[in-house]
Amino acid sequence: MWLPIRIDEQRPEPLYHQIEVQLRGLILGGQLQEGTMLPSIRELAVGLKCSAITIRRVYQDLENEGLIRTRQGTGTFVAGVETSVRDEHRLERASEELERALEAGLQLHCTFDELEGLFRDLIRRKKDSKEGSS
Amino acid sequence: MWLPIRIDEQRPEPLYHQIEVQLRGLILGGQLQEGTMLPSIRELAVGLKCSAITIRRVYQDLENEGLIRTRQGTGTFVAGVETSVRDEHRLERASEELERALEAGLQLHCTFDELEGLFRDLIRRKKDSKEGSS
DNA sequence: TATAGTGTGTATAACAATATACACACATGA
DNA sequence: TCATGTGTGTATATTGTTATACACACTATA
Repeated sequence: MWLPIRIDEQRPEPLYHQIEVQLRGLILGGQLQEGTMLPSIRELAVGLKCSAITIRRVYQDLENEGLIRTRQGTGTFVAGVETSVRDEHRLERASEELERALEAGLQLHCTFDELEGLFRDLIRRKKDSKEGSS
Repeated sequence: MWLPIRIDEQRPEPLYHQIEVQLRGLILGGQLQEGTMLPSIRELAVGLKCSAITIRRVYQDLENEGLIRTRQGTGTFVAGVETSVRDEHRLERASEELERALEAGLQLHCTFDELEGLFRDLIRRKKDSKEGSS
């Protein structure tokens, strides 16, 4: 099993948090359905080039949130999530990220129009590259 | 001397980095002119409710980047920066932040249009609150 | 029951943040 | 001119967090 998770060593944010955010997104975004068996902590650790302990922490945290269930000796599985919870999470998280970027831009003395233009350009470029690759 | 820097204890990102990013932005953004004396490490530490050592690290890192100059027993001062460097930094950093947010949104299965709409709404709301407070 | 897969617990190293004590520069006044 | 007080940056030791390696326990299956 492979998961579309990417970590950035350059970011000062701790590894476990980067992984948590993305895995949480995959579950709440609906890409991983209830009952799906996740990769073993070792397997994912190799894939992400980090230690198994770090993955263990991620799984433990997400289990405490009720998003996954882990059974010793067997594996780790995606738990069931209410649809309403999923939708709410999706928009809320996206807004949070955008707002953070907006704040950063304003602090850099960019104008509202500059930022809106920059964002539109980024989206256009991303759209094109996506179509080109598919 | 007061600096418009705010730190967020909730973020997993280390304190010194949050402060560095913002202070670097103030210098490269042109809000702090060459020769300006920055607050003492103690003063800024009190203002940001963190330790003086953390501020020391920030000043030290920025000095290694050549953005500030520190003289023992005297204080810490803003160094000169080329205008071209400033402008480049400004747009580059803003784009980086926006792209990060865009990536996060896409990973949450938002559509391009959804994200563009969300961002426009955020900007409108921000504009309104800014006008209201000024 | 042997074995190979899984998650779990303990000990260790590196890093972040802090408190505390120290060294230097400069203004002030004898 | 020199002592000294108050500001500045600097160095060391301590605590908590993050990431790791290694040994252990549980589960499934041949």
